[in-house]
Amino acid sequence: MSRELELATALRPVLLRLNNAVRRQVPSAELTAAQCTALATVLDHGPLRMGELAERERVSMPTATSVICRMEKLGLVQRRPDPGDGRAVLVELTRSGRKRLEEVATQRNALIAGLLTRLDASQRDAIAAAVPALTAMLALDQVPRAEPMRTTGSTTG
Amino acid sequence: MSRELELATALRPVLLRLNNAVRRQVPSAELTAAQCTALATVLDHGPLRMGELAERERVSMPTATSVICRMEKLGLVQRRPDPGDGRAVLVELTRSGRKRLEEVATQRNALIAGLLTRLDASQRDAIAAAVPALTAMLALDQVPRAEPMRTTGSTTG
DNA sequence: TATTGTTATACTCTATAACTATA
DNA sequence: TATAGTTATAGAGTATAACAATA
Repeated sequence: MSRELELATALRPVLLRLNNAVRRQVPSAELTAAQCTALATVLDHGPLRMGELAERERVSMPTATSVICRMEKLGLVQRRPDPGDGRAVLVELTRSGRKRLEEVATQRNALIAGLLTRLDASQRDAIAAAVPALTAMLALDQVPRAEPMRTTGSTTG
Repeated sequence: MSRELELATALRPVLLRLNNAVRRQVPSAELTAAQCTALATVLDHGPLRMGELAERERVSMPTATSVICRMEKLGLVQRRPDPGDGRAVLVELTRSGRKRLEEVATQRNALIAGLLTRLDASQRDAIAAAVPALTAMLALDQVPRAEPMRTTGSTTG
């Protein structure tokens, strides 16, 4: 087994379970997981066309439409026509959406910080040192897109 | 802002997005996300009572019942009465369920390994060094249970 | 004709409330 | 009466297929 595959085998369950733990312990009745990540994506890359959002979230366009519709009714995002293309729309955060996202992020960060506080300083250092590498790994995944998804879902976030 | 909170703020989005990327790019039509983590939990800690599974998965008992029912029909898990308590049931993996879980884990590990291969050696080292600390962090969040632990290596996730 | 987005339909995951059976 | 689990019901997220409007 390659060194990379060994590391992947050790890393994957940790990533997934940490993620689940954070999601499940901070239910955040005010924002579902799909809403939370969609909002974060629009914050980071908006204004976004519906197709771009779907691509970044790795969901189908009808799913993106559905999630955005709901959040538009909640006043968290707004849609406006794309001036350059009559078929397209541009999605962006409202002030309320931005505020809500910050609140949820704060709750979740506090949970993680609470766990970190209970580790040794050397353990915290190791995690801090890995963050740039994990970020680089994520960036590698950003590039190759384009393949439509077919499948059972994810619930993300 | 505390050092821990700063680190949490950097770490959280990376965890969430890496997880989404893995789940979304390995659609795994054969196993939904909820099925996958439930199966992994039963593998690691089973046989489990329905309530224990719900607690570990951080879902309601009706949700656990529903997910298990579906997987039972698919032949991935089986239910049997708890000999010590007539109200309770014990859930465990079938051979088929174990095999299916391993297949999905293999696919996902391969995806992560592929990304790791494209990093620098120093980045891989940083990630490898952080794995024990991340694992320790996860353990802090675990539900404590007075129950025999299986030794099967975790495949999970 | 091709692309962007929405509508129609169906399935899974999720929760709360009500119910059954056992302790 | 309390606990373990299931059933009933409802809402969100997801997908594919079919449709409308624009390029």
